[in-house]
Amino acid sequence: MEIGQVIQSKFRNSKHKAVVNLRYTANCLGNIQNSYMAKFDLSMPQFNILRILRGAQDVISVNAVKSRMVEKSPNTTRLMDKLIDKGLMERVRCESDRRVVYVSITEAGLNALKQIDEDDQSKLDFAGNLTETEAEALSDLLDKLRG
Amino acid sequence: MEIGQVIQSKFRNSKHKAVVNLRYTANCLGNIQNSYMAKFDLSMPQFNILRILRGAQDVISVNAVKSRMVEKSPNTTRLMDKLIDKGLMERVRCESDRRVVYVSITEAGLNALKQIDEDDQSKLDFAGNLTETEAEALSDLLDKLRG
DNA sequence: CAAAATTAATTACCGTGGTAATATTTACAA
DNA sequence: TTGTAAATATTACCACGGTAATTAATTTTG
Repeated sequence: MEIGQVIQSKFRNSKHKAVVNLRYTANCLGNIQNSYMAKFDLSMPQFNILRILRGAQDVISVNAVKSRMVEKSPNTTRLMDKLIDKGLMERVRCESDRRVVYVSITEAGLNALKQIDEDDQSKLDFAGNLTETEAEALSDLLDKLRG
Repeated sequence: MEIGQVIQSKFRNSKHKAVVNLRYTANCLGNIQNSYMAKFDLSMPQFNILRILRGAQDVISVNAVKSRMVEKSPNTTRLMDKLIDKGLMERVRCESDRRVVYVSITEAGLNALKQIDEDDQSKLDFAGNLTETEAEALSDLLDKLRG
């Protein structure tokens, strides 16, 4: 459905329309992703953290995880709290620099990821109606928008 | 900055990249908008509700407001609670259908909007680095993405 | 070397958003 | 008509996200 119909409004200009459309579409994607992840008892940001940890191959500082995330807020700590409660990751104090906390994924965490790997993840990067070329064009426009 | 640099990662394909980029960009825009609105002691969704109410010219049901918003959740009620606390809008029970609650903007609400009108709103639909044509193309891609 | 600035992580307090359940009222239908 | 379904708004409970303040440790610098 075209965005103007969705919110039953008109727009001042194409930029205004694009900005509203952007937020609406991001919201839709977020909802699709979260509802998909729900059956694994994970939220999307939690899943992201686990993937980052697996990708790191080794222990990694909280800061390093944060730098790979879309949101750079203290949320990372809180999300990790929940993952640790679930036994999917763990913290280790760094001895050489005692400000730093290292984190790593546990066996249970790897298993959880494996389970998702084996599932159909097409909903996670759902942009199904775009071709690869269009997806590339979209990314370029977004990069340019942010400046 | 290009999205791959922002989150220091590579992507499986262009679709994956576009989806991550989309959420990241929407997030950036939201932050810009909220920080702009902060000086008026309003959040962006609160501001949206006030604009919808002003645009309605008359009392309007909560449902009608909801249908013009990006998020269709019970949040509308909660946002309205806050606006009413601030004296910017009010509720009136509909007498013909007692399930319905009408809402309308107050004088104070109109004044608040007027104050914002007179300010430089360029941050609100910040997509400054896009041309109108590009903004149009972006909207089209987003519409197609959602299907 | 000691005080100040910086860095890493966390916490507190605020905000929004989502699903599900609820109360109330109305419409429908056997 | 009467019981059931549907619609409207709200509430409860959960989640994430942001800014600012805090704690602890390290680095810088005067």
